[in-house]
Amino acid sequence: MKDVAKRAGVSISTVSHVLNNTRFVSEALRSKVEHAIEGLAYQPNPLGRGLRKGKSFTIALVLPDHGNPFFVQAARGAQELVRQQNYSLITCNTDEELDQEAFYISSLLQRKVDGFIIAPTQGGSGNLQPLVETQTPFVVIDRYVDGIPADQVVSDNRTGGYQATEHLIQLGHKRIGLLVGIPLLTPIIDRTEGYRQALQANGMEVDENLLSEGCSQIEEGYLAMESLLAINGLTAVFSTNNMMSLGVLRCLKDKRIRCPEEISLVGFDDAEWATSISPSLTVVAQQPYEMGFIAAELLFAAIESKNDKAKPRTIRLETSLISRESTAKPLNSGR
Amino acid sequence: MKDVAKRAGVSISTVSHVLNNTRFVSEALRSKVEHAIEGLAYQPNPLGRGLRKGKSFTIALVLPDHGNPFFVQAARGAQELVRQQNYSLITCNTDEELDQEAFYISSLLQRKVDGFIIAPTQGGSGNLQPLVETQTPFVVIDRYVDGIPADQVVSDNRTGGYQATEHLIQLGHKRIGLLVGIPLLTPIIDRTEGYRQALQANGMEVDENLLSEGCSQIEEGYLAMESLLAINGLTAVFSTNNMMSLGVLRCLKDKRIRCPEEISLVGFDDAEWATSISPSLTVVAQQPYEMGFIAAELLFAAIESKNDKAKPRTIRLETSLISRESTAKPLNSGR
DNA sequence: CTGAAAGCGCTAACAC
DNA sequence: GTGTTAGCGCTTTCAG
Repeated sequence: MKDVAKRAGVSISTVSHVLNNTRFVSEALRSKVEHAIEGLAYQPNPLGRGLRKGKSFTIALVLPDHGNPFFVQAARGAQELVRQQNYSLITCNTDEELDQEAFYISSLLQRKVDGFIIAPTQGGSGNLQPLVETQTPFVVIDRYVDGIPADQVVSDNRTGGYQATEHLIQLGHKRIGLLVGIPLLTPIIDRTEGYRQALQANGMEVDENLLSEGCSQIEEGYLAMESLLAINGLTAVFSTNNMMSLGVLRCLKDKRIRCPEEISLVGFDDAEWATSISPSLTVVAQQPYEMGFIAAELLFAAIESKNDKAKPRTIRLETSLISRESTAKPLNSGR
Repeated sequence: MKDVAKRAGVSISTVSHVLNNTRFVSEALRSKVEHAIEGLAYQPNPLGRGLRKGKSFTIALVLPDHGNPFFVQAARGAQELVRQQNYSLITCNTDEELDQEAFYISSLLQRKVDGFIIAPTQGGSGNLQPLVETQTPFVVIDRYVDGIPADQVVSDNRTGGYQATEHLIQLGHKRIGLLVGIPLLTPIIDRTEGYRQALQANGMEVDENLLSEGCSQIEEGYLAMESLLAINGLTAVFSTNNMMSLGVLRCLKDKRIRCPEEISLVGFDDAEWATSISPSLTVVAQQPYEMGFIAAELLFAAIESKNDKAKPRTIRLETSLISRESTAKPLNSGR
């Protein structure tokens, strides 16, 4: 920067002001400076700037599983806006573990990250406390947290669960199993709630035996499905999580149970493999890319206006049912 | 830091030396300083440190597709070591586009990132030139680049291709199709080479009609498979890329061609869905986690000893065939 | 064995 | 309109 100033024959502060458009600079000097910058291929050093302004031009994305296609898409959405704003994005993976989450948050806070987008591991919203204490802007995605002073962007999971269940009911299914993913996660809770509401809206009882919990893993889905199969008259299953859907498929395959003839299956979240497998999978799709993008928008808005405590907003994204081959009328009905 | 010094009644430089173990400090002062640090919950500011030392304690991971399970695992491996070293990891997604790659490299360079791990988009190794010019340490993964002064860690793709093909030959297949992914990528080139060698080693001719190119996308795999199906006597296919494998599956499904009875299929890379689908997929597995981890090890080694131009090393990771249900003897043979 | 002080690259009063 | 200058938080000579 000193070199640029020298070469342009101006003061170092003029260079700074040209760079940042932070006060008027006469056309003559401005162009001299710009030439010098060009000539020296000067690039401002973000560390110096960051040190001075107390920020790092970095934002953090804290995810429970960055291998999950859902979060991959969310990351893309966020990345898009972040790079557009000339910030960098640091992505972290908590593996759904509270202490990893705490570790990442504190270490990123120390790094003076300017904001967080976080899909918090549930059961310890205490991890978010340091963020509000240090006044670091953040926005929550995917998992809703009650009473937190931050914007949130989540899917309308209740409706998603409703759509899945209603779809099965319309096809004529009477006994519909529910595979409940990690039961503490608000999306899972809401999808379950949607399931109950759809049944009730159609005048059907909720049989608690038809709910089977697992942990959003393939193996857990397998086991949960296995236990559901013991139940009489089961003709359909709604899996609230796509890893569990894979477990269900594996289970049906092992037991040589045909889908959709014997068991219909609805999954949650679309995935690349969903249309390639046989039968292709009926799912409730979310909008992860939009989720990440909108979260980034809200975050930057919060960063700009750190002062005014606008009431935190919650944005709820629509879900949509995509009907494919894994759902059909039950064998002995509809006739 | 000033506060810590004041509270401990020592100079600011002593605090620094305690923090970094960079010169001897008497037990008495050291403990005073440590108390003060504790009491004030002091955390060193990486920006100040970075500015002074000309580094950022950040390393960059530049990937062509951070949604691909292969790279997700590689990212995990790298992340593991990076956080262990108290560095941060910035992950970028080039979508296999040269100009995005160039953009990320230059913007990360400007940020004074301390090192890169990069799976370069092929066809323009020129993008790596800024790294060697600025003497920024980097290591290449997945895609081998000739004559670059950097460590590289890749899979033994030639052997991988050989294993897949040999497996099919052993089962009795005579006409084995090859789905070639992005043809410029060295892993694809090497897998293809392995395919040729396996055929030749078994005294079989390579029929160029059996090679079908695509672009490592589901749709491309579908189309490539479709064209192969026109060929007489085809009983097996080796897909050099897992996205294309999904395309193959979709194609077989559409045309109601049974796998493995009519067509055997070997994929490349293991994936979560590979064991859940029916038939489960025979694949050649790589070791992506190890790839990321080892790359990080080499990178830190290079960062430590920036001076000595040790001859760059290339590490080749073993592949292994995992035989599942999608491969079997051809219908009219083996009897 | 410890302290004083210069300076990394930049921004923003404060002067003129 | 523009230049001078004091730090941001830290490391590291150089003195003692």
